[in-house]
Amino acid sequence: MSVATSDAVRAAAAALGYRPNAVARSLKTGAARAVCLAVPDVTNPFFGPMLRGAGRAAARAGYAVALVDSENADTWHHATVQALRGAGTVDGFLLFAGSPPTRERAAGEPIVLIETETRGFSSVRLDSHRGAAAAVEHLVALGHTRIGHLAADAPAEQTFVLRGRGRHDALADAGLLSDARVEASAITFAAGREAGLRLLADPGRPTGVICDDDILAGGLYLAARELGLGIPADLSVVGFDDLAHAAVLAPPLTTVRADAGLLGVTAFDLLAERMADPTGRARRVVQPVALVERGSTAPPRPGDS
Amino acid sequence: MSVATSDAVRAAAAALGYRPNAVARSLKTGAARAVCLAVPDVTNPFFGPMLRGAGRAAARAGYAVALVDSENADTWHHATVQALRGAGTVDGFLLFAGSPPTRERAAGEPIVLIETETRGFSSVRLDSHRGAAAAVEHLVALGHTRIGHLAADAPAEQTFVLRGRGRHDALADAGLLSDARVEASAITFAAGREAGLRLLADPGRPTGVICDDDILAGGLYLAARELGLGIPADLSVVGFDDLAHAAVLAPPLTTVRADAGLLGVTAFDLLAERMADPTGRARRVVQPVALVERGSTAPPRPGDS
DNA sequence: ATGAAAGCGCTAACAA
DNA sequence: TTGTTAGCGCTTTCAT
Repeated sequence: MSVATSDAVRAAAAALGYRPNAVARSLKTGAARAVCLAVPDVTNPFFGPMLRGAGRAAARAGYAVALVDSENADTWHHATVQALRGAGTVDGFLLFAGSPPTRERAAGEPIVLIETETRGFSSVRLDSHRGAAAAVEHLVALGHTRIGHLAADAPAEQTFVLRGRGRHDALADAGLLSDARVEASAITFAAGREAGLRLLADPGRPTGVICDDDILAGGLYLAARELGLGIPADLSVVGFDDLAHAAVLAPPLTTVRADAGLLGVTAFDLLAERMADPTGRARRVVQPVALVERGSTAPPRPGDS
Repeated sequence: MSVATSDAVRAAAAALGYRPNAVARSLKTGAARAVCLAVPDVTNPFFGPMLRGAGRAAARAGYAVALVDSENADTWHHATVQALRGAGTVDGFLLFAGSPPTRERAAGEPIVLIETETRGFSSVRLDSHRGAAAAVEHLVALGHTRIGHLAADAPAEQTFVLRGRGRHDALADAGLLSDARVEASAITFAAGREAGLRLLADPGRPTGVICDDDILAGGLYLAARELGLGIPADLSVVGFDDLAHAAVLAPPLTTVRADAGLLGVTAFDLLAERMADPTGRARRVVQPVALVERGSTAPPRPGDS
């Protein structure tokens, strides 16, 4: 067939508004060219960049990504996967945190885990242990001895146990473990404020606090303001994630930067690998994080350490 | 067939791990039970709640929603719709802002517009005119006469022209039009800060500023802080949207609250209506907004109005 | 090189 | 009521 003919056909097709039916194609080929990304809370600004990263990587490979918001209901997370599995609408899953599926239930399904790790699955996660440790080391270097922890109220999430352990280990190294206090909170400004109020209640309160998340840190700012405590004069705070709002807090928040976009890209690439070779070995990647020092940390008041 | 038999079959199906293939079903029935929601910037925290609202409404009706991030590229927005149209993967579209498709190109496709309106399409939008007017009326009531506007750099977006007109009309009503100054900015803290610096540059600067968006307002806080201007002592600011971070700014931001979640719910419901009856009349709904007064607005300094 | 036909897994219409 | 069959729109294989 000549090039001219083919062009003519193409033009005619365009003129008639012909579009290949992707559903029919999927049925025939068994591939949907789409993946599902399940997150626990679309409302958390951490996920915007992550979704964008995953979306870009997917687009590059000719895939679409469908976002599922499990609204913090772990069962939902699984229900969705269950519903979509084998239905042919997606070719694989990107699962953010939540309890990982058991190996057998996931049999044969390409799945990559984000911010969790389990045997048999490919995964990407942040080096949260290191991040949290770096945060307390920073406070220790400034001279703080009473270091508190505003923790996420999600003891089952690996990423948060890692942060807890990072704090614990760094504190132990510094011989400061006994003076640590921790309060747990849901990840909202309001809940963070309340937990912050508890953490800062009495005079023996910490002079430095590391937070599992910048949202919690925002809540702590609220609590400190209410108690008339200046940051960083009376209280040093370090966050985690480096969300957009970290820079707009007063003072700007010292935090542990996590590259959410890269997390998304890497997760998709890992999934592409699995989809291409379902029998291959699972891979685990750990992504570095970095402390970025801004204005919310300083040495404690002379008499106050 | 007896109930017992049917149960037995069901049990057997479950045991064998049978799941109906949704793709085959879609091909047969011509319905994908999914809709596409296209937004210009997933990274903007406004969309989290909106997506959640749309997702909930969709789930209730047995639909899934696929999120598409057009990354502020209007052409992309259209490319996506184009790509998905007729492909059978989605049954309808929820389009956030961007230039609306022409009537003929959208022929027969169920589409609802969010934050835009055009003939022939169902749509939901905020009453942004009223919101912006309420914001300036609030400043006028406090005694401000030099009222500035930190505008979104998106002159083509209906929602922002509405805000501009709301400000304009309210200012005209108060006879304060001549003293108005406006600066445009991309919707990021960094860009907002720069535009804010321009707005506050010289001594004839506004004593009150309304912002098209809370992110812009955050940028303005940065600019004011840099210039040593106290909020609200030297500068009153009012935002728009009531994003989560509004409450964590210091001082907490007076802003125009928009219910993003409801926007999502309404948009989906409108779409469901269109999908059920494609020939029906298009409907336009306008959603009220409300000024919420917090700490960022106060009367101007005595000598300064 | 081109064309015909089978079939992916369902559902809906029809026959028995 | 129960069972059978055609066909959704593609891709792929096979025969011409």
